[in-house]
Amino acid sequence: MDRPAGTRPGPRGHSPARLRAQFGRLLGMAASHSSRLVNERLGEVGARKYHFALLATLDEYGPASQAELSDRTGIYRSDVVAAVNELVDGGYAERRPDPADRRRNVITMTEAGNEHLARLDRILAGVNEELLAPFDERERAQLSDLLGRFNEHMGGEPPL
Amino acid sequence: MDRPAGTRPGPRGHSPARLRAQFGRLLGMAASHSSRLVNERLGEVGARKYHFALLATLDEYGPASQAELSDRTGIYRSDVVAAVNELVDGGYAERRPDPADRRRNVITMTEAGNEHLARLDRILAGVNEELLAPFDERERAQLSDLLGRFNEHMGGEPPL
DNA sequence: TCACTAACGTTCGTTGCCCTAACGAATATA
DNA sequence: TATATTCGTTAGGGCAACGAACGTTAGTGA
Repeated sequence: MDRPAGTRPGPRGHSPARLRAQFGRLLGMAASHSSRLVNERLGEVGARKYHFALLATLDEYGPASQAELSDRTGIYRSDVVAAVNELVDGGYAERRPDPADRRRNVITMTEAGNEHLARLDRILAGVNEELLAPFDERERAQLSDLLGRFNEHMGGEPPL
Repeated sequence: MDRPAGTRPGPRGHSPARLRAQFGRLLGMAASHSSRLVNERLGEVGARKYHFALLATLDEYGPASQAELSDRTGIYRSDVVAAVNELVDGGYAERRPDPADRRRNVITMTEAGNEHLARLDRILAGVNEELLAPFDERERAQLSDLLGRFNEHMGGEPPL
């Protein structure tokens, strides 16, 4: 039986112990699962991670230049361009030249953007629940603590 | 100061709380750090994750067809083609038609492949140590347990 | 005032990983 | 024998992460 179209692969039997053992792989697997789910859910409303990151940043800090958005989200400036384009195309944000510094654009969230962000927030909260379903409160706290410390150890927050 | 070429971005200040809070993001960040390190280190010897996965599988199960490799590693068959090409080009594996079933190729690890695998093993062990540096034994066990259960909950092992 | 430097937005391109579709050749099954 | 399935392969799309280069604008120091 060939793999039916649309079916993910993944070890049928058991994968080599050497693969299983690597911590990096454990992390990679978890992240793979997680981001698959996130992308699926966000994709259903035509969004992706970058959109959420940018909108959440705009919501929290107010209008900002693209460089500021890049610094705050960790998204590369070149990628901010594209993502902002998409937000603008969707009517979720506006891009205007900064009169005070004509090198810059000022990105502002629109009302539709606000609603969109709320929607994405709900979606991600659901995903979060789904991801953490098997864990009780104590374990969730443990996991957050460990991952938080891990990230700190690895030199702060990475891109996106 | 523009970002010097070659410098990663990443929030200079603090990123929005909303971003920090998402478990998915926590995971994503961790995985991002981890895979960056893995890729860097493997890249130094011209390797990548797929190479290790395939070689480790060949080592553990012996010669196999590409379909078997795909099943065991979770790498898509189309990607197995490319990765095996690279291993063959590097002299780490051989691809021969299977006389018993002429649809198949038999992939065999060479002696150089064995040495290469040992090298990758060492590299990844080092990376593992580096990643887990901030944690004591108890915490490492916790993390492995939690991530393991997480992955199980998410439906077994994902594609590599 | 005139360089020079730095920041900003943008375009273009690359790589890795994930994933799908389709095809010819070979084999298995009905 | 007719049909279905498997295998390797090619081609391609999508997203995230990343770098190089460029024109434009602003600040800084001589």
